[in-house]
Amino acid sequence: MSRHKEFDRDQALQKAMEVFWSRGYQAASIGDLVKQMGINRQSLYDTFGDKHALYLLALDRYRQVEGQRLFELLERPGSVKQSLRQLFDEVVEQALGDRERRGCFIGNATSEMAGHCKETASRTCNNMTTVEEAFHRALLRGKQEGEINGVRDPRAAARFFHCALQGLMMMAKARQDRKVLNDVVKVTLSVLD
Amino acid sequence: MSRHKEFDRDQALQKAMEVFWSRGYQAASIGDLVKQMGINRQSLYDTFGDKHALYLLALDRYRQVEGQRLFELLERPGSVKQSLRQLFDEVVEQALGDRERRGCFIGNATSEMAGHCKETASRTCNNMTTVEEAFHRALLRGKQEGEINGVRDPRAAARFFHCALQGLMMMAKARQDRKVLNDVVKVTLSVLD
DNA sequence: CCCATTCTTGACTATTCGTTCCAAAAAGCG
DNA sequence: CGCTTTTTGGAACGAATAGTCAAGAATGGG
Repeated sequence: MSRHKEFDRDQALQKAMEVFWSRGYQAASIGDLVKQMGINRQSLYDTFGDKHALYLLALDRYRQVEGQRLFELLERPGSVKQSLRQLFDEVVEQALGDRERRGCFIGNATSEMAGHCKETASRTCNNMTTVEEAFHRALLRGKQEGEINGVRDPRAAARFFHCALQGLMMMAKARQDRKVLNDVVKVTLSVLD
Repeated sequence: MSRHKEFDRDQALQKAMEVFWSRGYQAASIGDLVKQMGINRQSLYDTFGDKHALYLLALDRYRQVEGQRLFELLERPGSVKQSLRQLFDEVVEQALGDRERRGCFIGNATSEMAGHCKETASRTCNNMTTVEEAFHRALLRGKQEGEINGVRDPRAAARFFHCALQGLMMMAKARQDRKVLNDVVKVTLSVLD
């Protein structure tokens, strides 16, 4: 039939995601993307459409990967409290280890784009409900198993935990201070008791 | 000596702040700024330096105004719990009423700039400690006056409240849903009991 | 009134942006 | 091997960008 692509689509998309993640939409130029993705300009347009479409694909990829990670951690059998603690501790560790201070791609997208771009807005909104559901299921299980007693309204608590998670990642971007972040996690998890 | 400026510096800076607040740094063009500020291009450069300097001035203005509001509310004599509830309720109301979904300018600046711009980073970091201090003082007073009993570590709680505040404003940007935000506020304030 | 100083104006520059065009290269099929 | 189809590379496009320049207009001191 014809010639094959010389690059791996998923690998290129991964690179694009990293660029958008660390620079945001506006500050990431096509030149940056082409260079980091290791593909040609025209190939980028042929394969992914335009810059905006590529951004949405990168955002979707991030959502899928991070959503998977969150889902697996919270659905893991055993102590829900322990899973939640691990989740927040991992976020702190990741934030402290990221010298680029990229924060959360979804949070960045919400901040930069959600107010002006419908497609981004629908994705970040969709993500909120997904994460909320994951927390909700975990909290329900914790209550059923008698582990969690301090939570009266699991739905509200789920929303609260998502808020705390987003706030934590934003704070880490402003001040990479382990003590501060640990304090936040400590108080956040105290609502379970 | 010479001719006077035809425009009011503070008023122009206020307009610039609104532009940067709603569009961010990159997406706000000098053309936008000139139009919204109602002044001439050259006057902008003569008075404020360049785009980046103007951004920092706008950010400082926002910090000063919002900081003042927060400070006054939390230093107000009387119930600290009530002040905190009012603070969070007002944030919810403001977020729901903002059809542009601008969110928090400081949060936006943190997300967009803190990772790449030292000047912005130092400002957002500075802001974090200021807000933390305001919460801390209020919580200490609440404890002294015997109103707040659920808080063991006021420093950690202060950091937590700031985190919740930032998270709340970010969530509101993703999903303008009164019920969701009220749930978050409800659980957040529950750590006081 | 006149001159020095400052502010205003809009044209201008040089660069960078996202995107497209076109020719050359490569690969499968007969 | 040749022919078709697709990818690739780089040049080129117009629009938009941040910032500058020079000339004119206004102001206040002498």
